[in-house]
Amino acid sequence: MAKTKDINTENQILEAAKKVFQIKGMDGARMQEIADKAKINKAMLHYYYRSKQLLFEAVFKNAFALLAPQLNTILNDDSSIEEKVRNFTSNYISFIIKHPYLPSFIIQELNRNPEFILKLKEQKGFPNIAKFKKQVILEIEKGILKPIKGEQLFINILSLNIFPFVASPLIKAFANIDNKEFKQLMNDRKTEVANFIVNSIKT
Amino acid sequence: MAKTKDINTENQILEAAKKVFQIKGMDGARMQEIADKAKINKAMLHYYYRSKQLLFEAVFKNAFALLAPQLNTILNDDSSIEEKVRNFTSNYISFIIKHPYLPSFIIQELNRNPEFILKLKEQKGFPNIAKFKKQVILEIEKGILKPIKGEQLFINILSLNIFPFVASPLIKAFANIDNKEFKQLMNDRKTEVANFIVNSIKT
DNA sequence: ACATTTGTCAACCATTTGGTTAAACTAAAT
DNA sequence: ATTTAGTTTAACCAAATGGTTGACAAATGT
Repeated sequence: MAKTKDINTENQILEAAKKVFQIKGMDGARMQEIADKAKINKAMLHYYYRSKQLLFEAVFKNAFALLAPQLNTILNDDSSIEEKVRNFTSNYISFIIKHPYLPSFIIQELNRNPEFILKLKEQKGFPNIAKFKKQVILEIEKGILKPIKGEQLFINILSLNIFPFVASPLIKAFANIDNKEFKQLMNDRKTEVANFIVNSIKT
Repeated sequence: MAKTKDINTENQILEAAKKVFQIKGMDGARMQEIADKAKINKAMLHYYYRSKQLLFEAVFKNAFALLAPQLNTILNDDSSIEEKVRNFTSNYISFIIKHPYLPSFIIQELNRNPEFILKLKEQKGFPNIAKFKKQVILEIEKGILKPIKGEQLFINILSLNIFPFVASPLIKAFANIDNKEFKQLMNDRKTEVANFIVNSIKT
């Protein structure tokens, strides 16, 4: 048997599945399309992943595993809130420009099947807001920040960073801009968003 | 025939279709489920709307028509930017609490089929940012606002208001809160978000 | 009263879809 | 050379799906 070959095939499948699932979602994706894109027979999909559902879950977990560490930097590292905001905003927008379908994919599929997040929550490394909340309280006490609930600040940071990518067709239409101008706007946001946030919360 | 009855049926169908499409999306929705929910035969769906695609478009345009006027208030009315932000934030969040599936539905389907927005753009009443941009420039010149591009401010306003609802499963998981606490957070945001924005842009 | 149009339904149809099977192929181990 | 175990394929299948048909009922116009 060919140990080298099967790993290769398995990966081809996963790559193809990623592309198809992330663009079309679970419901819109077709096993045949994934097979074609991976240049293999449809039966191979089932040989390696047993069912559409399991293949999908492999893709989804993979995608989430890419996203989670990004969030954990802002939640768990030791720099000040302001530094975190500046770092996160810059890094995250660069990250998303490289993986444009990721956030809408994850959000869409979690809306379709909200219970699925329970499975993810069990895994270690799942982002948790607790430490961040404490830090916000501390910095408010120190007089560095204006009063704000940690949850609200965190929601604001996520919203400002992620939403424009999730809603890009809408934003392009409202602002009457093409892809190039949109990309420019998003690049500007690497510093723009951080300033916007810091402006609002710093004393 | 029953003129009263057919209008009734047509509406029953649209209401049922709304529910199913908004939760399951175009790909996940089933004509049979819509028929069942409307308590009619599946053939009736085609009698009134010819195809799944056309029924979907009816639902989508309907949904968008609900959303657009909300945006136009902030884009086109004559109050100051600060007043607009405060008004919009409060009204919009109330609105979304009443129609929780609307924003994710529209965003999801536009991502699936971005060309669709061209059809919407032609219709009058489609939100346009031009007037808002001019107003931002004017208030900056007057010294009321700190310098910011109108596009960025508008994106920020939308992000802060809409994203939490689109990504609610994620946010509930990260913040470790249940539906009740989430609703409370969103209610707080009616003023919280406006303050956050005004804090950041006012001189 | 009667023909015509409109509305409703059960049964049906063609196609697509996820999934299965059984046989063929490959390459390493004995 | 033969066995063994993993890999790949073409053909197939049952269920689901969007859509159609033809019969029939209810309302309308004349």
